[in-house]
Amino acid sequence: MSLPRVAAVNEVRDSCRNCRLRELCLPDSLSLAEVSKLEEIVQRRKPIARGDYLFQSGHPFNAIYAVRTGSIKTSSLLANGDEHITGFHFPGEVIGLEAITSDRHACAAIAMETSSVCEIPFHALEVLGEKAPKLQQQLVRIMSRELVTEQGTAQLLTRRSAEQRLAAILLNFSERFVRRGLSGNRFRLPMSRLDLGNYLGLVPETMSRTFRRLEEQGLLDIAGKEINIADKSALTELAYGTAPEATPNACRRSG
Amino acid sequence: MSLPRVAAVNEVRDSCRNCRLRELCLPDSLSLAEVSKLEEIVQRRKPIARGDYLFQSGHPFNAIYAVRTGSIKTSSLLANGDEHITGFHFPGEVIGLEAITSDRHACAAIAMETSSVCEIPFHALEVLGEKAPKLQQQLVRIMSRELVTEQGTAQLLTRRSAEQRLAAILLNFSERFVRRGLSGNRFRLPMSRLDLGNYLGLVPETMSRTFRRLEEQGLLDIAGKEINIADKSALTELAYGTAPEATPNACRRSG
DNA sequence: GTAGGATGTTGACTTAAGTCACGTCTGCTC
DNA sequence: GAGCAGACGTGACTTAAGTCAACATCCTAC
Repeated sequence: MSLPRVAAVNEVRDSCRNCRLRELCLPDSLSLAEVSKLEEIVQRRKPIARGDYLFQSGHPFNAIYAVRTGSIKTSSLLANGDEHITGFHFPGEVIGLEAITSDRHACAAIAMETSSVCEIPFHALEVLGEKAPKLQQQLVRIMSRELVTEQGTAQLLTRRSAEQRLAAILLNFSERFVRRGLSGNRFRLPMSRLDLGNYLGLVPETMSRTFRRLEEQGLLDIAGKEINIADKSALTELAYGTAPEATPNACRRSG
Repeated sequence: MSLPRVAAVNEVRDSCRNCRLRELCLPDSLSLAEVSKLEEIVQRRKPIARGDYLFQSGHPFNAIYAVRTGSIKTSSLLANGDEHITGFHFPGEVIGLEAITSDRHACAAIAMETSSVCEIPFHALEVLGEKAPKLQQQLVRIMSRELVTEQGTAQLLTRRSAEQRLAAILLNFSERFVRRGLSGNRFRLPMSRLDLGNYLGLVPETMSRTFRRLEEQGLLDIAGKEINIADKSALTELAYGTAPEATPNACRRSG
């Protein structure tokens, strides 16, 4: 099933210090010394093929992961057997933090395309944190950011129409692509409509119709998974009500 | 507007060391020395009257809070002017963590009844954490727990009927009351139906009808805000599908 | 103890999204 | 490059929850 490709040599050699994603997963400036201590424990794993698990729900928790390339979805199994996708994760984002509290992964992480990650063994990180408190503090900040993201997700799902949910998630992806220096207007969705619908609480038929309606309104151009945001301010207006340039996510920035 | 009552003397004298809630906000066993260091920075605030703000959205972030008595709701203002309630918080639970990342509160915290909190100045906590890494590690664990809770909330709101949402939140409250040593079957909801509906993404009319339907089905007895869970296993079955004693929240415990 | 607002309830009607059924497209595998 | 499975799209119909409007009840302040 898995057919890991060989990573480009320079990709493997990349260190945290000169990682292009550094400002995403380590936004505050740690000292060089602190970053290189972190580097010593970080492991670069072989790329994961599309559909493969990075970890599974219920498995023991050993490490957190920073996405380097590709994209990862996390999903959890509901008691009735349904799967629920809890998030999509792009380069520079950290996954596995929800497992710290119980020592077991609460969700499964699955690659949506060939992806690579940095593995950060958690025990080693804690030991390191005892000597380098800034590192531990940085972890707390990253977790706080995740908390804000999750609250944003909950809001996305509360009393919003299908059009609003889709508009909001596309703008959210757009923002995250911009943060990585990519185009915020033209991008490729790495997930199926089924997965996106699952995340948004919408059935695939509704997803299809909603995409079409947004296209008919001239807000998007759609060609399969390629999305072009044709009218960003109208899309924002649709997603968040009355305030086009107000906070894209009421809980995401407020100051 | 606010009319703070004088706290009972022994309530004020309570320290973290012998706090009845200790195992809730500090579940791992820190050493006595560590707990007493924490005690030195914790401040006990005057009780907050019903409807008063503990902090407001957009205000500078200075401290996190542990609820001691009463109950607190957190809410954020959406761009379109609507208010969205992001959570309900009971004694032993910690609030304000989402503000660490941005140095501003992303939500407002409002007392639902006369409540008291421990205020933990965050800067002092970080400084202390540099000397007592266990404390910092405990904070990370608490935040991880919050992350799991938030993911549970998102699941609650995704593709579940009004009956399932209400059943699930009542069971969730029940669990949290049990953790505090209270009855899990008979309790008083501190929030209005309007607030509960806001949190669940349901309109007050639907809340009212849904409560009635659950009562008609013999799952609950309702007298205003007093709730009696009459048939817990049927309620669980309703909330989570097929598995009465399986995981009450797919993402909350999985091992 | 009463007035008045907030909170909660009920019924009739509307509507957005789900369901079912079917057809088409796309991208793998052999 | 044929064949197949999964993903995607469309239409007809159903239904759960929202909306609107009216009324009841509970608090709180005076």
